[in-house]
Amino acid sequence: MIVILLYLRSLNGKLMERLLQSVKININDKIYVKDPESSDLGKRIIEHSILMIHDMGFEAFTFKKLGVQIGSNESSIYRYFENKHKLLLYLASWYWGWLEYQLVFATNSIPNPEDKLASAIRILTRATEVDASFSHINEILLNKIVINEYSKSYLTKEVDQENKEGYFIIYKRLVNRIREMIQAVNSSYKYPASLASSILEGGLHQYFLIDHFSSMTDCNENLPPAEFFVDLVFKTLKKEYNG
Amino acid sequence: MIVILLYLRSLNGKLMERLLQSVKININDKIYVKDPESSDLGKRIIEHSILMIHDMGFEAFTFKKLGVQIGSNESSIYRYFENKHKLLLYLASWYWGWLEYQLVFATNSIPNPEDKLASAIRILTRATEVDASFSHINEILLNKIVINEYSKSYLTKEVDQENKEGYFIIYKRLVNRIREMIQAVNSSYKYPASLASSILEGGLHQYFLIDHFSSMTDCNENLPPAEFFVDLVFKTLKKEYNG
DNA sequence: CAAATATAATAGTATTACTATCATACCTTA
DNA sequence: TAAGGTATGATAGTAATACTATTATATTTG
Repeated sequence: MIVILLYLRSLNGKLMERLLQSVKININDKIYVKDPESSDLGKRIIEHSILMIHDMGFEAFTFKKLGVQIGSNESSIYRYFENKHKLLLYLASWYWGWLEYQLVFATNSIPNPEDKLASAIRILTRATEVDASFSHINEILLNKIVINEYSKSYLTKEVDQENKEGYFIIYKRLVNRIREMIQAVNSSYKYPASLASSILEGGLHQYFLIDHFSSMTDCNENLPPAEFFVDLVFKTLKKEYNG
Repeated sequence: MIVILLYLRSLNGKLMERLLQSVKININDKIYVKDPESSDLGKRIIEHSILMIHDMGFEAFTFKKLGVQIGSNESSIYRYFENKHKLLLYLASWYWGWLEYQLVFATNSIPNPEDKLASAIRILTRATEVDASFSHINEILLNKIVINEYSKSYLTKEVDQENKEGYFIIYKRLVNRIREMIQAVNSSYKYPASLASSILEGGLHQYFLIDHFSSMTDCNENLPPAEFFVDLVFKTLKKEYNG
């Protein structure tokens, strides 16, 4: 493991992509009825649900429409996911798991806590710009789906039950990783968890504002949210950072 | 107007409540078909929709159920609101308008920019704890509805059209007021709008985390989100604040 | 080749989110 | 007080949604 991580230290973009392709993101198996990675139909469900939710939005998306699109049957899709809510939980978990891999790989070998935190913030709040071509998954569109729909996956009456069943575990682990990095930079800071959750959730929100409410943000194509958050975090932790 | 505002400077809680009761919050009349404030049925629709959305969540809430609850007819409710999405927009606008009044009244007469900003942050990120008894509107429950449902009002495919029609104008005005206060404290800060939107949106989110994902926040009953945000903002603006 | 498994086809149900029409009650005002 | 307008209620109906159930047909595997 150590050998691999030392090796990864110098991975460039292309190598990283290939490595990510060979990694299977581990998702709580209570989220699905049958693992969509286990069959061709399952992969087509994932592939086209991403395209369709991005196109028409989560509300208008239905299993019936998805069935028509992939030339399959509504009832067959129900054998993979109980309902579209669970499918959204699956897509979100996949996305956060994918981000987590990038985070761990990119920051694991950085010894300096400030460099590590800055790098983490940039990875977590950057726009997904390359389709790493995880075969059937379009990460660029999935990133946009998470921006527009992720909140709906937890703003429900069932959230406590679903949390207990572990449906949000990857997201929580991600927040915890940032919290630890924040504490490594400033162990006396009082709000490391709140700051960590604000980075992830606020990152999504700033992208939404750029697209729909530009008067409520200073970010744009030339001034990405990542820079706002790096500035915010390091000023808050009272550490100058000129990285 | 100036006389009134000077007078308000020393308003205590009770007086404030009474004053708020006499103010009609101005909501874009495209949001409703018929003004619910204009009739008894309209007020019952608002009153019980707040109770029911709080109880069962926005997804399970329907006009049919509301009709049964208030002893009225589904079709009569449609004469006030096109659909439940518009009703949510109405409730949210009312809430933000109500908060805006509190903000303006409480901060207008504060001359010192730091005091003003700190006071604003506290007002905007505190939990609603007293029911000011705006007759039929329960502000405590409405605050909880906004925490749990507000994002759903703009995370839609219709957001740009609805924004054009002015459905989010009160919220945007609120964010703009904070932005101006931030700039008054530090005119060279690069991200006043992003910081302002983060306070409002992040404030709601931290309350959600307290209730459902306590591991992702440091806030709780003894350490309210307001303190996290005051600390965050003043450190970011590089001004010590000991108020 | 038989058995198990996956998928497809079809049908059916309760609910949702409306729209339309008509009846009735009440309130005003000439 | 009669006539007309407005608000609400009652009823019916529609298309779509979100499923469940059953049976049929492929496909894979042992």
